[in-house]
Amino acid sequence: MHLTRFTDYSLRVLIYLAVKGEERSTITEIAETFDISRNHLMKVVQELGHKGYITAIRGKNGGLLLNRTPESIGLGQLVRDMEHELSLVECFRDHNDCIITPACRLKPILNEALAAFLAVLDDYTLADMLGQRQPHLARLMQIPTAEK
Amino acid sequence: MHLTRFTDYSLRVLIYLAVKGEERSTITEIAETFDISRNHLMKVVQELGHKGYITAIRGKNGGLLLNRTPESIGLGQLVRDMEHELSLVECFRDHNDCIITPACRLKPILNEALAAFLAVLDDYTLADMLGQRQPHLARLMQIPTAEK
DNA sequence: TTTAAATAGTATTTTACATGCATGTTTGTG
DNA sequence: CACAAACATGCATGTAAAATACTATTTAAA
Repeated sequence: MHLTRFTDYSLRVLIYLAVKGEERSTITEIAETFDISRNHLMKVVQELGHKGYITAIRGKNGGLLLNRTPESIGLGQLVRDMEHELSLVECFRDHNDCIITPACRLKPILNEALAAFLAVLDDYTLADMLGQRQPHLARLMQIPTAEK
Repeated sequence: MHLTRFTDYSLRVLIYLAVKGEERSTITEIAETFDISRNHLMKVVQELGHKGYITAIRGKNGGLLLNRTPESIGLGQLVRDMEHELSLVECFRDHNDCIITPACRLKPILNEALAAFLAVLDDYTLADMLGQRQPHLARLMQIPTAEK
């Protein structure tokens, strides 16, 4: 059971932007910080933009900004938005060949478990991901601290 | 987020054996019933045997039997046993390059969510998967009903 | 001793995911 | 206006995990 890197990278982007604060960040900068594929990151950013989490400003001196406060970004919603396939087993999907589905209690049980999983994440926001640790995170990501 | 077919098939095998009851079932029979790869099913059965869920009897007239009562087979344990990789994101794995791990709260939060997921499954057993539906399941799997 | 079954190991194929590349579009700056 | 810096988009390719296939071996009943 895995989340995709897509979701993982989404979280990293949001953390980065939150720590960076007012200042714009670029995709290149984030890709280099985490040493991950710039191309892949572009698509992550694109979708984060479409879903309203961030604002992407084109053109020279463009970049990315958080579009919502860290407190308002729930992790449950984020996972639901970014993890495209939340179908745990075959009988969750459109194409299902399992012959016992009509009588099988597996799907409702797994649905309940999935709901519990997401409910925990609903208790946390991006702000909780930072907490007191913002300075430590800033150091790790080599973001010059805001106070200048 | 998916469970592997390996885990899915494990559940199907256990359901089949539970409905079949005292009588032995063969891998071929189960593979044909669900129209899935016999070869893949072999490995599932092998591991279910190693983990003590079922007994495999070799030789002519051999076959498979449940080794424990349906009531004693918890779904949480089954998923923990059969789903080899329960590492949700990179920072759960041995090889982790994410530079913010030391300050990042993601891992503990996801761990809590995973625990909630498994806790729900711990509330159910193989017996709950059958319930009153045993006759319906038997029909769907084309198992002649026990009373003869 | 033949046959039907599980067991085991290896190889191949599939597929979702990730990555790369080329090109387009937008926008600030000189 | 031209350029450069940034995101946007579509298509092609790579890759690793999972699934499947193949082949041989072991076991035990008839």
